[in-house]
Amino acid sequence: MSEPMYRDWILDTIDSLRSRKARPDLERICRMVRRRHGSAPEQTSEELEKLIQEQTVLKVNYKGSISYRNAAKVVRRSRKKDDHTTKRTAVEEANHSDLSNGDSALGPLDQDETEHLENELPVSMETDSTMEEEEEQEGADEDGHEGSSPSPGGEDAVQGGSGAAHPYSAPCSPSGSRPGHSPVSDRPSTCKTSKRSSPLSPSSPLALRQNDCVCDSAFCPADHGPSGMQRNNTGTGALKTIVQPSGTCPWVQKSLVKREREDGVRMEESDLTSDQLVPDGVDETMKGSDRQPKTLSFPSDDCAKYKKGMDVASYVMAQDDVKNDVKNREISVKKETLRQNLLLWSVADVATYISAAGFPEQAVAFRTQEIDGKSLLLMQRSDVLTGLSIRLGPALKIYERHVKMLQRTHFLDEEDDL
DNA sequence: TCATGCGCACGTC
DNA sequence: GACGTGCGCATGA
Repeated sequence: MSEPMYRDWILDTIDSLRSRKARPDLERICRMVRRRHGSAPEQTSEELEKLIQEQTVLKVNYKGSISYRNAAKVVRRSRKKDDHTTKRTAVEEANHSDLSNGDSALGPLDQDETEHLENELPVSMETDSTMEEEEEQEGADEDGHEGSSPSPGGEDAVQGGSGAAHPYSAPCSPSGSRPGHSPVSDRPSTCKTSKRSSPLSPSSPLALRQNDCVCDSAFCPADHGPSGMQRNNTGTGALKTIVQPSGTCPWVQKSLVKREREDGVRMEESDLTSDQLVPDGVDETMKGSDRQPKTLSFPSDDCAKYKKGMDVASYVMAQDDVKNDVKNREISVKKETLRQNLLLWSVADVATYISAAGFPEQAVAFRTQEIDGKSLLLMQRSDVLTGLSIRLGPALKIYERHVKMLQRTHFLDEEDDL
């Protein structure tokens, strides 16, 4: 995750450059950020890469040169076509502002978005010679970044070895090509092939997401950029996504899937009990941490169902849980002693619990919002994710791993008592 | 020298 | 025709 500060700086810079009709390219962005904020170009470049991976910024090839786009604005433009999209724009803008903590780019790029863009923009990454040269130069940076750079590396680690291990990565790089590494002439066909290679129906939201992922720029940057804009061009106003942000971050992809599921497939959540929706990745580790059996015993069918759609939260948590195993153990003991009195938990108790769970920073938010045991029981996912003004990552973990678990445990206990 | 503003051309829808 | 984009030039600090 890039620094929010840098995100603002860079987005402001891009907007500023655009407003004065200057191409928002790396050089200008770095220069302006340095001038305005004194940030080193290298740092700016690095942060920019992160933003690209977060989909907050889109890197595109426009008229033969690299440009950077404010993803949110790109989205809005592409939505102006009909009433349906217009109506959604407001929501997206709201989402965007709500998610201005760095996940902003994810909001706008929902399924419709992706679908639209994907339809509109060839999933290719062909470049002209100009771009190729630029890519060659930036390539070192990007290659390092997307492949083994330490910067997104932290996230990569969370991504579970992202590249190689990612299920979608395989079809992603049939040629293992990268811009500048393969003949330009190869790209169109390669990309088309890649796009078609999706096992899912093109109309399937998941297919779209997976396509994004399949062409994960981290593994196959040349293969597409659904969320970004690409216009198959040969340097005449065509727009091509150079780095597919969504793709560079598998977990972002998962996040997108999650969002989309929340929007369109939310019924799953309503159809299933909260138990059934507990991320198996979490519970898998919970098993090893003295979790109460009842909190783990949900229908295997649903468990399997959930596994298929394992979202970013569970994915991340699965990674983190290994580290937090010991911590979870301690927490579970505390839970055991306190859960019966959950309704009696004070604000301080809740804050202490959250803090002990490894989220001291977020515990403050719980305290600030005066979340006591009763409130905790009433909290919904959105409350945790957005109502506390805490970062999405911790929020997801807190909700999936703790809030939901506590609620489930509490209500199951109540059922038992009946 | 550098940042900024903007006319204009081009491409897309 | 509206809109997005950015080149190229003029202007000001």
